[in-house]
Amino acid sequence: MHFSGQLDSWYSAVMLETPPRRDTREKILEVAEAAVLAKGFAATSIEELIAAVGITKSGFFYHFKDKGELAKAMMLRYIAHDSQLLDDIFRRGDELNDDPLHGFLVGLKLFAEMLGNLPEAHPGCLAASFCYQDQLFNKDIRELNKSSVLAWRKRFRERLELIAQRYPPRQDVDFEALADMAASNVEGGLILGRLLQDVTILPRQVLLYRDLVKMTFLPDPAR
Amino acid sequence: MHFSGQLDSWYSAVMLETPPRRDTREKILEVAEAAVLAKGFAATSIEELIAAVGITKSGFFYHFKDKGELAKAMMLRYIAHDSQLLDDIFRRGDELNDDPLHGFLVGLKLFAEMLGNLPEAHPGCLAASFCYQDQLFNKDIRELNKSSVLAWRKRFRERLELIAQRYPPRQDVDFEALADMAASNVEGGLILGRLLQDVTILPRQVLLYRDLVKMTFLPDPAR
DNA sequence: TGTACATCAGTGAACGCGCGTTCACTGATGTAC
DNA sequence: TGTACATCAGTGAACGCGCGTTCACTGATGTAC
Repeated sequence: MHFSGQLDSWYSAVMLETPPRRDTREKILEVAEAAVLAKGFAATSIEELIAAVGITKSGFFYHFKDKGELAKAMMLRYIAHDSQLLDDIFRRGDELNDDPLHGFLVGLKLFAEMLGNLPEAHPGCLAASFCYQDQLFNKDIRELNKSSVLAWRKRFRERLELIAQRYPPRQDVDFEALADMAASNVEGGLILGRLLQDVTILPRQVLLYRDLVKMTFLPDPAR
Repeated sequence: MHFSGQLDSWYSAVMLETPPRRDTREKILEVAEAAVLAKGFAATSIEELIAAVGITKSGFFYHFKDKGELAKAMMLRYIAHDSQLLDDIFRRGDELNDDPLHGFLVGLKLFAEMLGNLPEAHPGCLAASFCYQDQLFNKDIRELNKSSVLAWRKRFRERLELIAQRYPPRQDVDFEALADMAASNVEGGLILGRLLQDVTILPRQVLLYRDLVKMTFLPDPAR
């Protein structure tokens, strides 16, 4: 998951070697993401986007041949930002600690911290938004969205298996489910955080997930 | 969370002492829920609802003064079904076991089982759907939605505190977060299940949550 | 028991507005020779 | 160095369709006396 707005200038410097003339397109995508997370895709009109960006409707259609192509571009952008963000956070976790378990636990702590300091009032996940409107989109976009979840699964599953080599866990751990819970937990935390308008919920959920991972691989010292 | 379609005849017998002439209204709400979970509220047209139910547009406006009132009625219906479902499941868990922890664990197992046997291909949660479109709704509806999450929090928090009296947990457990995780975990599991089109994801997430609760209160016998 | 009236659960036709999309056009910048 | 042409990044006006909403009306059932 990436969280709109946050670190965007950093991203555009690192990820996109964007020729300056694509600024408008990027701006459309940025505004569109915020609008879609607030009202959904169908209720987000091209009219409001161009008003916010300051171009005409025809200008919009120069960049996207139709509204569906906007959706696809939004998803692609979101996925790229998302994976970049996770790479970055967990790389830093590993830099601080070269044991796979403890590096992961540090990464999760950094992750929780970052989620607690998001500048937006109500962060959200575009994948979740799209999944509750998926009849609006073509197979292309649905596949993209699916792949974004599978990327999370792969990322966390590989890490968990690496950890399991050094810390043989209790019997019968469902690694796939535990890997999926990383994404699931963030999705759920975002929803609760939005509904209750409480930004502390999401980071605390991530820390609970961290506890679960810890308890799964480490004997509890308190017992 | 309630899951549209499932057990509906049972519900309408138990919960609603519905005079038969309100059948049409109920049918509209039922059809609307499925449509909204598939495409979102804005993209769900009154036209398609009346086509599915078999009335005219004016018939619709006899039951709901405008589209916003439909949304509110959907939310109310959803919340009622939802709490009824949870009451039922966890009451049965406690009937099978009068220890608060083990009754809860049985309830969670029953819950996971039920979620694995839902008749729908892609179950979803109306609260989650609405929260990603909340700019469409008035404060009334947003408050309703908020209250539905608070009901989950209260329900699970009370249970966890009851358990803690008999099973003093490790230090520093965030009970509120652990209570919220019940809802969060279901929300996340629903999203992943939808995105990957895999109905096993949700029940497995619930069982992982069950593991977390168990490990929090019970010393691990394997260690 | 019959009649008058009220309510319930709708029908049918019309409305205006906003939306996504199209099309012919344009002025500034880049490239070939 | 100048000229011809191509591409980029848009503009402006018009379109038709579908949507939510309104309004006057109706036939069947329920209730009062």
